[in-house]
Amino acid sequence: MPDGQESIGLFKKYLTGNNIFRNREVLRHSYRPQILPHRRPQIDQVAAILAPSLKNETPSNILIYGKTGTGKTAVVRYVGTELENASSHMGTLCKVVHINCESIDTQYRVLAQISKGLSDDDEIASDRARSVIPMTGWPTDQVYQELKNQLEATGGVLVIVLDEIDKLVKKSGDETLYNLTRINTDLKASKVSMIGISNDLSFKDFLDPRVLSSLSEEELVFPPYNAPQLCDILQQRADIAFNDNVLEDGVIPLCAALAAQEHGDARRALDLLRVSGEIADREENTRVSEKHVKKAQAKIESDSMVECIATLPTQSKVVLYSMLLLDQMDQNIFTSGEVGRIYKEIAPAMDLDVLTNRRITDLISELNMLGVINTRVVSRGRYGRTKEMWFDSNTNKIWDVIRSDPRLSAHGLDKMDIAWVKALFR
DNA sequence: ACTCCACCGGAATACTTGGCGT
DNA sequence: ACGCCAAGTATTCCGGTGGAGT
Repeated sequence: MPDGQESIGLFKKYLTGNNIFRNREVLRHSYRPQILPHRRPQIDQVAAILAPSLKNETPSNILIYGKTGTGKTAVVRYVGTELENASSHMGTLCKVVHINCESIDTQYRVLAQISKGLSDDDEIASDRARSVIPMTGWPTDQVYQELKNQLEATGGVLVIVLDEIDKLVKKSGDETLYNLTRINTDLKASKVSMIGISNDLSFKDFLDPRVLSSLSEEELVFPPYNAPQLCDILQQRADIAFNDNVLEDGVIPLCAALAAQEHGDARRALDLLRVSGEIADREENTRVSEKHVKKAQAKIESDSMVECIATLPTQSKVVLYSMLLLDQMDQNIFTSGEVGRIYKEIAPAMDLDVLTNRRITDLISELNMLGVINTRVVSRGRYGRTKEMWFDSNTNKIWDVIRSDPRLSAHGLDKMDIAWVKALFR
């Protein structure tokens, strides 16, 4: 058993080598800054709509759209806590419950979560009316009844924030929303208002028109950030996150520019900055330079590529493997016909169903869609029409991922090497 | 039990240009 | 020299099937 000295020594160099970060947590998605740059108009709009609740009136329901990383959740959370603060100063009762529908995605769990949020930090209720809805078991209408009782018992205005509401609608339909929009008619002493947050504009199509009109009494659209705005956001966080003078001048503008040409996604920009810092830190540099940002960009891209390939269905991986083999041979460009021929040799050796060409071309275009390969249809006159494809990033990572798939490697994938392919073509 | 969706293959049709017939 | 043909898939349309969810 190693003594304490040795155990500490193992980690020591990683702990002391930290010249870059002062507080890395600030760069994470979960961090909520005190100030939200360039979102003043949105904050004011939301505040204006919610303001009536301080006079114990029901605010309009709001539907908020915007791409990922445009500050929707941050703005709503910010206004929400401000509203709760203001209400406690003014002696009115306003409460905000935030629900992320990505994880809470059934009607039952949404209701239970609302109920839980109601009684959570409410000291008055916790004394007597802490009737907690069990995580499962009750019929839905009983849950509704219980929720109404709780609302009536506490009174005041409740604002329900349904984050990623499109996920909820997709998974369990609009029944939940329908019920929630109607709940006000059954309440006397209390009022309920809803805020829906979505990054998918098309989710309205799945909604009952009545629900939609009720839910979207007010609609807000959050525009993406442009590069200068992203600069401000990054600068604000970098001041806290990094030690003084470790960022070279071009770093933040470059992160902002790269993220802006993507989607104006602030999360993406923060990731870029954080990973840049991590790389510089690991390389034991004292400053973060644009070089590190470039590396960070490549790393993030390659990580998502690896992630993407790893989750591919087995058949797609076999198709991809066929292409890798072709790529290893002299030709960097290959046709769907060649891929198909190799695939048809590999697949049976893997105990897999052999798909037809029809299906393979689908998988190929899917791979193209995902950006793993590039394709181009060409007509070769007498020699027919085909699709050419090629890799444009280096294939080592892809090799690694494919080889690490247990179902493939179990069948001796590595036996099918280049010589094997060449023999195939005779 | 029933619906929905992802996956699959067959048949028909589309596409394009090098080669071949004239 | 000119124009039509044919190769070889791509692409579209559609219908079947098994499994997951309700």
